[in-house]
Amino acid sequence: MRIEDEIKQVKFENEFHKLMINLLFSGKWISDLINNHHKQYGLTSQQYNVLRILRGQHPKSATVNLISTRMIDRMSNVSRLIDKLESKGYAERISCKNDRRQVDINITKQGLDLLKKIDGQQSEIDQKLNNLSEEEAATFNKLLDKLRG
Amino acid sequence: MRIEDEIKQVKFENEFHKLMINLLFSGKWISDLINNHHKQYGLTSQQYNVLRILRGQHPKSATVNLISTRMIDRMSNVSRLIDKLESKGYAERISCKNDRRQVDINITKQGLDLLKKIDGQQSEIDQKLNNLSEEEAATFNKLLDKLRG
DNA sequence: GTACATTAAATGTATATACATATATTTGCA
DNA sequence: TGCAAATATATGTATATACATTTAATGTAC
Repeated sequence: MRIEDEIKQVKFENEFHKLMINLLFSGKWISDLINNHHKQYGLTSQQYNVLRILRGQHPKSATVNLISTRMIDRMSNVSRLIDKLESKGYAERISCKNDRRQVDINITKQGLDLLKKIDGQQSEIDQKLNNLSEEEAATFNKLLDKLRG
Repeated sequence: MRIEDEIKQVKFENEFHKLMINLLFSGKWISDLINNHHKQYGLTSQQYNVLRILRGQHPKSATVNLISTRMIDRMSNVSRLIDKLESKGYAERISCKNDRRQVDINITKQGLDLLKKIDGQQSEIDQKLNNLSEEEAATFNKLLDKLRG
């Protein structure tokens, strides 16, 4: 669906301005999509993202710092995000011996199990992206990277 | 900069998965860009977006409903967004005679002046999009529209 | 005309987020 | 050694947002 129709705007100044709006809109579109998908598991997409990062490190542990450099949607409150994951039993903190400022964060068995369950049903979202060919997706990725400079 | 480097992820399952992440990341990137730009005027990008919609209607008035169908980042709290704009003197509410459930919302002179001032300095953001040619931007727009189906 | 569904907007409440600041620890250097 | 700067994480606070609910007005079927 054309962005013009999505937000009922007849025309844009130029392709660049349209791109700005279109990207904002589409970013929200995909973020809502993912959020709604993860909601059934009681996770926000931020929490899901951090769990994925933790699994990526597993069995090594991660620090708050490492997590924030790898988050898709970087934010200031990684501490409180970990609080949430910890209280749900998906992650645990162990204070680091080498550097007592740091905190080592690990994904738990429960966290790994949850991710495995979610992975199995990812197809719902993948299906939404099926409007594009693999080649188009590749072009798309190149344009996104180029845009950000 | 490649998305792989932005979030320090070595590889992705496929171009589609990479696209999902890349779009999320780039959506946040542009939204932060715009938010930071508008912050100097004391506006959030939501508030700016609504002001633009109001100006688009001017001198006719808009309703809460019309505004929400046109917002880039649709949200549930348009009422409270209008509260903000009203308290800053950029918009005003007049209860509608024909249908007393509705509220007619207008941009004020002050609101128009602010937008004019902001328009004059938009170039900062436009410059950020200069990495692409007009043709690439057009392709980009087509891909975004096609993606959402 | 009355009763019930629908629509438009506003509000209560819980949670999320941004931003500044605080606390604790380590590093580097006079 | 001792002390300021730098680093890692956590927290206080104001604001933003999502979601459910409320209030008020209108439309519709009987």
